[in-house]
Amino acid sequence: MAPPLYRLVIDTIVERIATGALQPGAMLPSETQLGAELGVSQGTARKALMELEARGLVQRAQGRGTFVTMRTPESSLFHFFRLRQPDGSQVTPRLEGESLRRRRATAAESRALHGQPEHVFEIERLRRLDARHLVYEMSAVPVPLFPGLAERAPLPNTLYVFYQQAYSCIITRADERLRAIGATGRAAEALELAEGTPVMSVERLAFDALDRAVERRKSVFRTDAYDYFVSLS
Amino acid sequence: MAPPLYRLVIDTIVERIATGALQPGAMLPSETQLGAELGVSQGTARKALMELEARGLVQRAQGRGTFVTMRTPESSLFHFFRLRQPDGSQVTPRLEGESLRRRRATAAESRALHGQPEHVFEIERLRRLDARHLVYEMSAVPVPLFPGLAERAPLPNTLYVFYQQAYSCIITRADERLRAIGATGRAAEALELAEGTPVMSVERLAFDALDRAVERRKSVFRTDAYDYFVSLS
DNA sequence: GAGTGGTCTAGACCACTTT
DNA sequence: AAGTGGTCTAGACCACTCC
Repeated sequence: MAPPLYRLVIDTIVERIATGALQPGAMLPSETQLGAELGVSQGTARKALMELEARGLVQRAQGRGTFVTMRTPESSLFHFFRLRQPDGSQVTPRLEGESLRRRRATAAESRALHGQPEHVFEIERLRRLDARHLVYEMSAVPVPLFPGLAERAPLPNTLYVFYQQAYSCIITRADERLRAIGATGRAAEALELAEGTPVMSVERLAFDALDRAVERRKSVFRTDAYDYFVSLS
Repeated sequence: MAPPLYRLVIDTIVERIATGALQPGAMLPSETQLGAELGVSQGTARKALMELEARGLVQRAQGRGTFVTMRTPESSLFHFFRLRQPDGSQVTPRLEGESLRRRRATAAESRALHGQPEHVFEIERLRRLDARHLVYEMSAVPVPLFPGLAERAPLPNTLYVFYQQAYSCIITRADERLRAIGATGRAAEALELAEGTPVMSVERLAFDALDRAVERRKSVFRTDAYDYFVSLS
């Protein structure tokens, strides 16, 4: 089966974004130009651009044009940091501590991540809001996909903005597994909680524009004052 | 601003589904017929049907036609019961106990639910998998939207299938707030857990095809052997 | 005013399902 | 063979943004 023409258009644009040929914030060709360039009609180019917008890779605005999505700290937090005030309003935690190192991937990490990497960069972080410690996070990313990451410490507050700006790697979606557990060991210590205090354990696998699993993150949240907010559809 | 024509088509179909004029599983008119009936082109009717499919209200299949989504226990569990095996496979719990009564709505329920109802039906349920108690659920639905619900006990295993079949009320999405808490009181007793054992508290607000908040559900999950699985995008 | 995306049309052909 | 949705085109006009 020959793939439909709009698929070819989509793949072309995705590739340009993933290779950095189209930078974050850059304006794409108009529907008409893109169609002419790739030998399809304006309507077909349009269909491809609409699909890319639905995936979150580009943003379109009537009268302005189509632009490669630029993650800002705000949009990144809104999409991927799910803790909310009881009234539903966003919270913006501060970064408190960070440690970064290169190490061998665990078996589970190697299995889950793209390219079955032997080594990962581990980014350990602690975030607080006001006087309270909120989250303990441990992210692992494949060394081959993020060359030289260790030399860039300290990393900015929002990792997904950094991945995009430094590596043209746009996180588009993530799967999460949640559990209620009793705080233990390093997490309990970091969050300054008694062992056994109920906390939310979140195991996240994040995917990029090419649908590759590029980050595995284990977080431990305090949910005594905030809610973990999700939408099902 | 005049609404676009495809919006009128969408609203027409949504209304027919919500009133029961189009029953679950019923076949819709073809793109051409629908366009002729409503005085728009086939392409505009098509756009409306695509949008309705994206919302989950209809399902389309090449060569067969377009059909009103029929919730089955399987599809309902898959979409709205988020507990999964550690390997990601679905679990299908059994209904263990149920109690149903009419009572005054709490202030929070009245505020959250459509029509600010004074009274709700409360459906209390306990589910187990194999030997283990898994979930304690308490659902509240507005009395005005579900007339005569109390006389229909015992209710089937999956409430959302029942809402659709008995009341033409299709749940299309839900917002959830999650917390890790220590099990207390009735929930601890029902789940046969010691007080303080970490469990997942889930507060859900479910919306129908008209985007009305029609159910408020508080659940308590054991997550010692299973994961609560969510997707972010 | 020029350029962009948003809506809408009319028509064509293809791929698939059903009878 | 008939009927359905899926793809694709060419063209039109509108609404909006920016210069």
